[in-house]
Amino acid sequence: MSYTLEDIARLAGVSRSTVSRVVNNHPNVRPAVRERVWEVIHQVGYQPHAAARSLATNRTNVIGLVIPEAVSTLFTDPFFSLLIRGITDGCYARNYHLMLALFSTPAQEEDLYNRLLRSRYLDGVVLASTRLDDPLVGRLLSDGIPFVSIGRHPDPRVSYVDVDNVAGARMAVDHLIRLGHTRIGTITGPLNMSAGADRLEGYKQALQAHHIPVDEQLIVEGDFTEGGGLASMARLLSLDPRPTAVFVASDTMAMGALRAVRQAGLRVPQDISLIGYDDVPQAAFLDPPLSTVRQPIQRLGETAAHVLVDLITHGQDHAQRLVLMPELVLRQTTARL
Amino acid sequence: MSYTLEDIARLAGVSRSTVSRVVNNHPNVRPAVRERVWEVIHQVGYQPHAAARSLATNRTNVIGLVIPEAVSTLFTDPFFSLLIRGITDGCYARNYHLMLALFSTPAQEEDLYNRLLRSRYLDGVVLASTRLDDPLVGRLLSDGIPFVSIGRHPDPRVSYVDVDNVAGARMAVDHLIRLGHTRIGTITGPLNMSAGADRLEGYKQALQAHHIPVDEQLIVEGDFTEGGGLASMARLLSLDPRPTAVFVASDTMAMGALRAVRQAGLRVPQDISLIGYDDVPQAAFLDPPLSTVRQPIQRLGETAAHVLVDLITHGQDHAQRLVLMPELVLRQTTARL
DNA sequence: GGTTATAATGGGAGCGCTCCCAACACGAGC
DNA sequence: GCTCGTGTTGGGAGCGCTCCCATTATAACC
Repeated sequence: MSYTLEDIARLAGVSRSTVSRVVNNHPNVRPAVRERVWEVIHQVGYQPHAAARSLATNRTNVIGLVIPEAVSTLFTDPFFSLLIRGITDGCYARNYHLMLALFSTPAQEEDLYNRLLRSRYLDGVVLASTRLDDPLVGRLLSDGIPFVSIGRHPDPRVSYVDVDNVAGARMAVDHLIRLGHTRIGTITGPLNMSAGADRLEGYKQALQAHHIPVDEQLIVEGDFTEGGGLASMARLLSLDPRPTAVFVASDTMAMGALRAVRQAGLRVPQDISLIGYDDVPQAAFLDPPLSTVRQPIQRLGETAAHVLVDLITHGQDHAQRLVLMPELVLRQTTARL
Repeated sequence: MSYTLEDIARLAGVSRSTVSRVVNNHPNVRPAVRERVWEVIHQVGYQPHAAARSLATNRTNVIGLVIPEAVSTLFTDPFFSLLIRGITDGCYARNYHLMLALFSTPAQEEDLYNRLLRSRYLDGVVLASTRLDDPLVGRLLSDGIPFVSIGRHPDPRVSYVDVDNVAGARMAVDHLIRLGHTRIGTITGPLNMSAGADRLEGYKQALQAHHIPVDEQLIVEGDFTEGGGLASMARLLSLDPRPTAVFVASDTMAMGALRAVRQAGLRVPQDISLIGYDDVPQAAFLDPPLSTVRQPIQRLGETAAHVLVDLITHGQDHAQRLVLMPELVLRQTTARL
């Protein structure tokens, strides 16, 4: 048994419209009346019916977090947990809720896109770590669905929130250079993701700034997974001469890399320095504790939620772009050559 | 610009009702008509308006995953990522969607409970890893909201899906005993969570079955976090004589424990055997690869979603209880004494 | 105290769907 | 050829809100 606006109106001796005005904080209600209505509302525990409201306003107050099929295998990475926590906090602060759209297969992506987006369950979506050429972007654009991308996107119509990956990578590699390393390898992320491409760009910029030639042999493309990090590191270690330091484009890959080093009978940081990226909670608990580039992941999610809600409420005439700054966190996997 | 039922009806030369019947797969529509209607629907890309449907049916086809404030700090544990993936898969298979309710603070929990549950955004809720005495359970029960708990709950009205934690722990400790260990410690989970309490119970049962006395000194309560695992392990290692094997009630804590062992200058498994619980994706990549008890976490989530949807559609007259079986995964952190 | 301007209130219409019931078509059966 | 019965179709009502507009109460001013 639950109450409707009309019930509250009757109980408070006013009209449906007045109760609606009270609930929605419209002015033009006499304070005495307002108070009496609130009293009744609290007493019976009235809550407006979300669907009825949506039907009338054409707003659901729900946004979605879309994790494209292409990156869904990365979902267990703590990056996503932190991102989700940030997004939910951002949502709650703006009276919004978060729906999850985790696409595991291309067929699911197709099916769910229609079911979820076109049926207006959602007012907008946060698009997580998409590939640069993901067709989802074009689709959202042409369907006119407000969205924010986590990570830079070249299309000028796309709003995004990102952390400066070029700068972050540059900071990490700069630091390795300051420690005397010159033969520095890197394990990149997938290069069709902006995070992957940008961190590689930062790596190259740092080397060039110090007039160290970029050696393509020292660049191995990884996939942001632990297993990928292990395999890529093994390849770098087989080089002769092997690198004395490696910039790994994610902490998760760095965990694999750490293991590859150990398997090869070498020590971090005595034989080889390692620096990761993300500063996930585990990083401080690795052995040895991982030096890394801290991304404000939670704030990234929170910001994305705010930007999206602004886009929804104030219209999306021009794209919003926000870039946060990363920060170097030095622990014990980096040492002087 | 988007179409309504009425638009489709006009375009197909039938009535609103007939289109509705087609969309909802009701019988009693002539095949020729049905086909013609589908054709129009596909051609213009019609999707029923979710809110309108909800208002008429009193169903949203959305369920929530509630992560109570009390366990929200554990959210970065890969356990939750896997659980979420399972739940979403279960939802999609049943034409449902998943909303996230991640409560970070008690105030948020209070506020969101009303906003989300009472306003009928959700048809039901999956309650994640709650404490045994969580007031949320009583509240959902008295509000008549269908829900499924992840993890056993004593109240006979509560439906739950669980993995047999007593059996899992027994398997792990049995194995340590078979390897010749008799001085076996354990780092438990929080004992006010069924997973924590049950795994401790399994530990005790295994010892008793082999007539090994339970030594309270060897039981340290942990909190399912990495840092907690490290601290608890340090305490066990300071014992004299120290245990030769430890059953750690989660892989995440085991990562911390592994590090504590290393900090103490000891080796796993030569000096001390370790066995974890969960088999999270990282477990195989630890150094050395972690022996553990595999929980079918994804299937747990999937099953929970199915049970919940059944509860929603077929009524919740009697509680559903399902218990899945764990499985021992032996890697390289356990060795003969 | 009468006239405006403005604030406060009530009620109708409509959002897009489902569900129910009435109406109709058509073949079967006598 | 009439009556059933079953299969098929259409339209009204209603889900619980918001929004607009008409109406009435109140304040402001000379």
